[in-house]
Amino acid sequence: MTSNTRTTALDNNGRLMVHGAGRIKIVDVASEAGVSVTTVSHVLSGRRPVSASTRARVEDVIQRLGYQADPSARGLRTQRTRTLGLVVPDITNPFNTAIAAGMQEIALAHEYLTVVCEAPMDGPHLPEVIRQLVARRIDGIVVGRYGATRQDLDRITASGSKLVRLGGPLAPGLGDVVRAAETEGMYDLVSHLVGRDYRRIAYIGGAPGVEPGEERFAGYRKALETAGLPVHQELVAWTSFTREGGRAGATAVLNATEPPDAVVCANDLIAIGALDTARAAGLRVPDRVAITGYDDIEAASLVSPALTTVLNPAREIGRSAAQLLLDRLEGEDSGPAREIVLAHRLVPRESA
Amino acid sequence: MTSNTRTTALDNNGRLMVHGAGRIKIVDVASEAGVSVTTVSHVLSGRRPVSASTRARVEDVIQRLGYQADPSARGLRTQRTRTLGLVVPDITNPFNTAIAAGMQEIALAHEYLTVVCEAPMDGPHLPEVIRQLVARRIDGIVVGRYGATRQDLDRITASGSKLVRLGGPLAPGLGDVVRAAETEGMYDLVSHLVGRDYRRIAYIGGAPGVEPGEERFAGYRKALETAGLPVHQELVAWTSFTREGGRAGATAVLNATEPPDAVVCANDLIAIGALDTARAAGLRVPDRVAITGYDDIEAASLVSPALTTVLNPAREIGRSAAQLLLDRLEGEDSGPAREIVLAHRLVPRESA
DNA sequence: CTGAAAGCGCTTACAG
DNA sequence: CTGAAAGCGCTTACAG
Repeated sequence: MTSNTRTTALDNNGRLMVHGAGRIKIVDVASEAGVSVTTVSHVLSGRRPVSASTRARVEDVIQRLGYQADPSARGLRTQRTRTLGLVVPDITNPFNTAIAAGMQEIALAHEYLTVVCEAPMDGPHLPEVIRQLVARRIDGIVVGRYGATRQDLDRITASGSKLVRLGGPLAPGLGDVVRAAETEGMYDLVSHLVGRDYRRIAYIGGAPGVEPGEERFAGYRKALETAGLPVHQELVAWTSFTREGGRAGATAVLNATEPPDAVVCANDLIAIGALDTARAAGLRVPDRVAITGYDDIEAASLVSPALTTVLNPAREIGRSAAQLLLDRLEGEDSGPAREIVLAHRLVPRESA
Repeated sequence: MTSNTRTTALDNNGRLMVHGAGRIKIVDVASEAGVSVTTVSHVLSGRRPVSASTRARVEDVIQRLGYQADPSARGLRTQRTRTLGLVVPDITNPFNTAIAAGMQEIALAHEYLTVVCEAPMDGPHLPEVIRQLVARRIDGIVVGRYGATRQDLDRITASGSKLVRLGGPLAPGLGDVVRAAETEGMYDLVSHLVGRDYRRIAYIGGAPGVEPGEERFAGYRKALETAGLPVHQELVAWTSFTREGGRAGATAVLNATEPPDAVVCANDLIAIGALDTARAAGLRVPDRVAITGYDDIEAASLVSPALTTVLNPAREIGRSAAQLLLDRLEGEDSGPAREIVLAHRLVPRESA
């Protein structure tokens, strides 16, 4: 006790913790406050009543000594790391970082850390990254929109980690789902065009059948249908989610027998490519032809004319995913799988 | 021993680890291989010679059971978390994510995790984030370009964590430094303009005196000096690092008594704003006036005309920072503070 | 070349 | 309302 007190006084004295050697431990707090480590622990966790006066004294000492529980020691005991993981195909993609930012916002408030891992689409990166996260005992994992196999996902849930997927079907044993209302977003965008008297509305998609593209196309069809407008086969082009794809797709639809007065693109990059084609053909946008994007990447507002597009609520997706994970982790784990669908928001600019 | 073997067999059998309960531990490996946990540990770490046959047997069992050491247990013992941290003002900024990607690339290869934390410039976020990372016992921390105070940095080194700063002076006790050759990059860019016979070269800076801006301006001056060209006061405008700033700055310099034939901008956003102004004034770029950016953000290649700019080697910065940290962590810690300077790369496009 | 055992810093039954 | 002690899963002196 005496020796302990002296040590503590020394730490407290000497500008706190030199070289990690004098790091304050729970036992230092306990002896300084004249209680057991059990009590200090319970003051920290609130899992057992502690008399007001004892609590106050302990909290004061914690403050004064700047005590912070060692996460490794705590983790070893609790089998929890207080860490959330996000796996995405491309860590530099702004959507993905916005998702990460949203997760972090929620996680940090609960004293959880967030790690974001990149697992490129090509090659077998995903299983390896998942293996690493599981080995690290990450408490909850968010898996981005992917070709994640059933096996990959099972690996996560089998390890005891909680799982949230960003898209895909809701199914038991596959964790919770958070996704954006893609179909509705595109429906709103096309309806916006219809409301502005555009009638021959073309569509340039990315690869057909791929998840976000498929849903966006459905929104396009539904909006035309609602407006009593036909889907002209020659006004629909399938290409890739790139600027190059947009150029090619726009060339195709703009050369239709009866050209369109608007071109709806499956994402902003395609729309920027379509803008190139329109400019090269001397077609003024939006006077001669309207062009719209989707996602609202930074460049959408920087090109000229600025793109009318739909905002992808990425940050909100991240927030929701983290909250779902924390609910399973902190609250009761039970309850059926849940799905959260987030609304998109139309961003009208100059191009349509 | 018998009971242990049975347990192991069960785990091995039952589709490995159900609910984290049957997680394989070092003792399972040891009993299955018929050696002590000491030996398994040494096979893992390589810190003690193990006979070839024993090693082979143990490695086989590790493989077969899919053993992964528990990071909390290991961390508690070694006082290391095998985690690197990156602190940046804005987690959605592509530079910062590129830095994170570079760090992760190196870190993952050494079985380190990387966490990136956002601490906005405004308000007292930085001390709080640093506190969290230190409390988490993060082994090495990279602090982005900031108004980090001496006290903030001391807090990191005092805790025993290794520190790398991205910019700022090299000084003992402040960790290692990684930075890009900003001055040289701008020098090359302006020399490129001189080589293309531009002679009245204007400069639009962000806030004067701020770190990256200051160095870029120095490169501009040096290049003009080398070419025997004067720095015209009326051709230099100070504004903010935004598109709006670029518009205002361009309006100022383009309305000079004797207008410039080229406008060098301190970053890409400013250049995109300058492009707006030139377009509005009916000035063709680059025929009537050349415009250049700096950083090579995604939008730089998406605007029209595409921006001539300088690539910021962000990913490489991340790699170097992680390597520096790992050197201190894995090798000997000693040695004086080091600085790594990374070359920029000129990216000629249409605008100059 | 190998093993038995201490101990890292916590949390949590168990006991009062 | 509080405390003594076991134990989480590793690594590493110490010993042979």
